[in-house]
Amino acid sequence: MKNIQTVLIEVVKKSLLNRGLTQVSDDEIILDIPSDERFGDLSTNIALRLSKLLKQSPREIGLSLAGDIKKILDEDHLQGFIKEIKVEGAGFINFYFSQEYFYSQLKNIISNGKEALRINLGKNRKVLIEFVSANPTGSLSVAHARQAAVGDSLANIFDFIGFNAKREYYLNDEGNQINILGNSVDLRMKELAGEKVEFPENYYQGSYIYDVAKKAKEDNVAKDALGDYSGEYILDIIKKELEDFGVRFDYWSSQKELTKAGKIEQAFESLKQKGFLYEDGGATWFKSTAFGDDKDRVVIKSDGAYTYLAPDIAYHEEKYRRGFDWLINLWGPDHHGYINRLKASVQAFGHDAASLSIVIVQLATIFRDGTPVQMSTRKGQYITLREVLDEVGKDAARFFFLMRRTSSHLDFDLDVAKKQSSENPVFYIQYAYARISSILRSSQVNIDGDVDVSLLKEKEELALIKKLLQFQAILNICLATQDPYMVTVYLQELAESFHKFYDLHRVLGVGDALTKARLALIEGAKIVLACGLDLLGVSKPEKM
RNA sequence: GCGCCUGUAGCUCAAUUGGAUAGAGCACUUGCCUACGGAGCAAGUUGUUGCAGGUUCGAUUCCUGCCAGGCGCACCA
Repeated sequence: MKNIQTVLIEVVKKSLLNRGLTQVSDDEIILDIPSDERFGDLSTNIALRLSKLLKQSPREIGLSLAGDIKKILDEDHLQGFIKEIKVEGAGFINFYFSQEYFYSQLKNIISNGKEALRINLGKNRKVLIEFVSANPTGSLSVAHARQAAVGDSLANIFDFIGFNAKREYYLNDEGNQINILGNSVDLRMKELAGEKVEFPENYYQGSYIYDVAKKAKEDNVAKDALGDYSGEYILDIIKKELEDFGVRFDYWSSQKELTKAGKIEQAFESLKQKGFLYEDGGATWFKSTAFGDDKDRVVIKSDGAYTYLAPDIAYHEEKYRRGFDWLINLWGPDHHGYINRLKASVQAFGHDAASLSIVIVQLATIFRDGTPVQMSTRKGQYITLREVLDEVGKDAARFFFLMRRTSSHLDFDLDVAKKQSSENPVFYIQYAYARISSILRSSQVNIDGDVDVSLLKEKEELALIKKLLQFQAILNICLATQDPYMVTVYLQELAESFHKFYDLHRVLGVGDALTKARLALIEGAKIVLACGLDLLGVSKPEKM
């Protein structure tokens, strides 16, 4: 069944074409859910937009367009789903759906389950979402944790709306950081052996370095192999942390292997041929200014070593070669200055700048007892994903990291995340789910084909159905913003609609026909809640 | 100095990406349990959207300037 929103957009477009208004592009026809339900179920501002072009008042245009639209709806036999079309306010055309429409959609959800909620927006496009990608030099921090939650949920959502999404972790497993890691472990080994050592400030200070050192000693690791050895040791820890957080990557991409396969030279050869590399002062520069960067960037230093950008250029070209046509990278805010040069590099290879999206994931501040928990990465004192997991559990952790717009700072209150009350949105939503499950368990009635959902006439019942049907619009926003956070807002609203209904109306013992109808309603709510929670990676408890 | 982000109710945040009377939660006050899970529901109070201009039928949203806070500005990674 086609989404009514898409159908109506086509109808509006048709009405414009009938008047020869071909200059209006598809994305200018917008159908919104009005903020106030007095303004209908869907609304378009097209008459206001056309006012200038047509030199007519928006109301006049609205009235005449509304007339055309009614005719088209008659021809297309869609009249049954639209109760009314009104021109209101400055000239908004507002569509009011019939109850039959809502009932038919509810039945659709109950008979097809989750599948009824799918929309194919992605057309199976291959999208690669790269996130976390932390150096294997220590446990994951809360900053990585937020990226992990956002990236994983985003991939879930993209898969659900018809993309072919893959999760990728880029492993910076060679170079300076790994050398420093190896040296740090080496020093700690000496220290454990009783030697007096001077431990430099830029070395890794965390106590876990001692653990690595002990293990390395047992395994008799040679000094020049310590970097790789320690990297692998710590990577295992990271993998376990991510697994416990419910995040599973499709690919672990290694920089070491990229280098070994000669991909950097290959990429540079190609850039050279295109004329985007030049030498100056003994260094090799990438002409990123050709694509809007502030200045050109060094890729090979005068001492012959690559800069950080060099493998990244090759790595991203490699992503395209692997067949992905949309790349999404989640980065911390400290990398925003890096966006232009990387975008320049993909353009240098002939890719559209829009095919690489960089999502900046802002930091989270952890609060305990009402005060921010101080952190200092240098001293190795930072809150880890592991600590948050141990303290509040996977469900609350994932939900809380997603609860604000990804581009906004986030205050994560550990005390609230642990609470089992309506103050804690995770429990509020899960409680709705558990309540529904409980009713369904105690019901003796089967919901079969002959449910008469048109018995659902109460205000709270209709409000709940309407809320269910907004789910797809929310997924649309997630796609447009590349941000899963709207799902968290929506689920809270959905849970609220259910709790309100529950409080005023009984499901069981109100007569077979009505009980059946209400069971169908809460079954529908359960399906949508389940779907939303799955996308966020939060569990769905039948009992709490 | 340059660039990016943020500034909305006492606090934490929304506002469907330019729409109609700027809304929720927390906190505070007051009601609702012999029935499906009260871990819930209902009612009440809270605003110069940092400031000043501009564009528009319409601005919290876009543009310019200023103020305040955060972050970033390497032949580091």
